[in-house]
Amino acid sequence: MTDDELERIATHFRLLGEPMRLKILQAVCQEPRTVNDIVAAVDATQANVSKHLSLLATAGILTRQKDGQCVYYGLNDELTLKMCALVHEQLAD
Amino acid sequence: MTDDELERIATHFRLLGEPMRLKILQAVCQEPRTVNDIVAAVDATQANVSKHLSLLATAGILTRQKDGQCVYYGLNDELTLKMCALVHEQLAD
DNA sequence: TGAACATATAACCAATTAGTAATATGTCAA
DNA sequence: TTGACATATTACTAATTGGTTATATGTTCA
Repeated sequence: MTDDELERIATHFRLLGEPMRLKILQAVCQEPRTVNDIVAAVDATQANVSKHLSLLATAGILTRQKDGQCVYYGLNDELTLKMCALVHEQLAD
Repeated sequence: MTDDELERIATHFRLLGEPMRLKILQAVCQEPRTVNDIVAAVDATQANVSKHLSLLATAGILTRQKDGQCVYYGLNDELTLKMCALVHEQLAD
């Protein structure tokens, strides 16, 4: 495993390592939602949510699709989906 | 999902979000190793490795077992093991 | 065109943290 | 006991980053 691979994996984990971002993932894991919807769902500032969304989308964890003046963010990263499933499973204990 | 649960999960992910800690996990994932062994394996300072080991053990990700003047750290956290497996799987792409 | 709305970005601050150097603690063997 | 070894801890610095406020960009509709 090269240093570069390790760095990429670590970055992925680090992005999942903030409660606010986990909340955002929860908000979009069923279906894509607009920024405004997400802001309402996670109860945070629009600027703050936008910043997190940008990070997650840049990393390929979220998809970004513009429709008119709205932007829909969705979760379609296989790895992240599986990890979330693992965590949910684990929480059942 | 309560804020407390989110925080716990985020902490778990955050701990996996550093390349040096991933290297350490790689070093101990087969069998428990001593601190000195791990230091040699990951090519870092003893103090630095010790600090990371302490964090990982406190979080329950690593086990700690003292034998004479050596301390063996091992990986037996189910969740972390599964996540590492997922990542390896993913890297095959 | 201009106003209302949706999203993004920039500048900033406070808090966290990875790494280091030095030292402390604890254990064995001669 | 003393010296060598293994590990932990402390104090510190530099860099990263989450959150905020204010503003910019872009889109729709009257």
